Amino acid sequence: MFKKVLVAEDLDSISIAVVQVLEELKISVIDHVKYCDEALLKIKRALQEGEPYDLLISDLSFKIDHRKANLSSGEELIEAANQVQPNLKKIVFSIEDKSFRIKTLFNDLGINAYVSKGRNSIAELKNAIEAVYRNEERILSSDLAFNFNDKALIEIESYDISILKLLAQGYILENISKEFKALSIAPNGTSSIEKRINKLKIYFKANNNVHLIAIAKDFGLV
Amino acid sequence: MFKKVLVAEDLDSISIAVVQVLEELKISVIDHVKYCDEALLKIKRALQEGEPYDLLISDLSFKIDHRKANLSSGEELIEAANQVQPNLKKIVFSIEDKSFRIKTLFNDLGINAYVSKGRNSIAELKNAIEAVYRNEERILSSDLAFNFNDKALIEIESYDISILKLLAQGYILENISKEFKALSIAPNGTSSIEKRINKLKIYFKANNNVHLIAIAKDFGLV
DNA sequence: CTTTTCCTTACGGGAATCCGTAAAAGCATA
DNA sequence: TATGCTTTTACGGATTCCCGTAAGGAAAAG
Repeated sequence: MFKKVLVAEDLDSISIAVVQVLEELKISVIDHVKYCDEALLKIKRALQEGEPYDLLISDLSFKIDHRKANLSSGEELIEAANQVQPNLKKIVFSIEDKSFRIKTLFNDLGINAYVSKGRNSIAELKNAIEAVYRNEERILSSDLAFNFNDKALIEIESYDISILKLLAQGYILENISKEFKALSIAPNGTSSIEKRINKLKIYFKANNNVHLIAIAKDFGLV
Repeated sequence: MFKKVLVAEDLDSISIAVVQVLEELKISVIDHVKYCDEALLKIKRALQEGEPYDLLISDLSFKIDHRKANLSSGEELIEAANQVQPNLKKIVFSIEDKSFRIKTLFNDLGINAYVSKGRNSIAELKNAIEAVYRNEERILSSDLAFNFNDKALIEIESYDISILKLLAQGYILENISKEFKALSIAPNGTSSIEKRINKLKIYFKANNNVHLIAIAKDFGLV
């Protein structure tokens, strides 16, 4: 079994249970941090000292408080961790259950398992840890189990997200066009952007832009 | 100290820690349920048997799964509990930190304490339980501590929420007007609704309806 | 070098919004 | 009943969205 594991989780009420699981698995070194920055620091230090972590278990969202933070989300933490220690195994343990967001965790950030916090998640987490240790890939807790090849959600790419983000900030079409030109994002004609928004509306069955943004917010796309 | 406490919390990773706190406080009967309906059932049964609960500790949001649920949120559970056992003490333990929503919990649902899940929430929860036992009122975990008399958010009332909800569902002004007439919510002229939306836009500094809904979503108003 | 195809952009008409003004209705006071 | 105040509703013009059609341009195929 893994020897050295790092847990990044801000809610104390949850981390207690996670640490318990790790203890049950007889893991000798269990470290726990409540901030992403702290996590990265520990990973770096362990690496320097020649005793790197075998596994990182991280949440996605961290509460903001008085401390200023460089890394403010699990995604950012994992991205940074990949830079310094590419071979680190990574399990994400979060409440998020939107397939779009979870897919990008596997595809872009190369996580090994995703466990969604739920009514039976402690057992799921335990299974996931053991499966990752056996070098299984793309482990998903059973309450999710969506199809990775479902291309419907993959097609929503960063370009669409950019549009949705600007819409959500109150930009009108013309200003989105200007902004895209300034950032040299193409296509950037008002008409093209309009068409893309239209596709999103069809895809999400939205009546209008207001409805679309409401749905996008629900899906956690923005 | 309390003798009989009911915990309504769906996430197993959290309920473990909550139950631990209760054990530390030497509470003799600790019951834990993962569904709101189950909670109400237990409250009713305990009442019938002449051994009612002293305290309910409940989350606000519960995950939806295969089981069909009558009560789907902590708010609904508390409202129902108030019907059958008005003297029950109530502590809400949730991640929610928007003052608007928390205020209504105290004002409309008469909860005794609100503890926000955070980096030090287990200690806060313990304090809150003890304070409620000492009959203190309106207990708020220290990381919140906003002003109850701040009237800014109080002014956003259910009428505004209704408008925002319908907007978020893609309704156009005319249809909101019709819907309000059908539900006999007044005022219901398109013009009045328009004006109210305008006030909301000014208040939230939103450029347009799309922006407004994005902000409303962020604030958890819809 | 053409043809085809796909992508981007332009244009236009109708619908919904945005925003100011004004009329109508409700309500209290005198 | 008359008067003033507030709230609600109505109206109109400007802007923006919505949606279909079509022109322009680049890349791929023949």
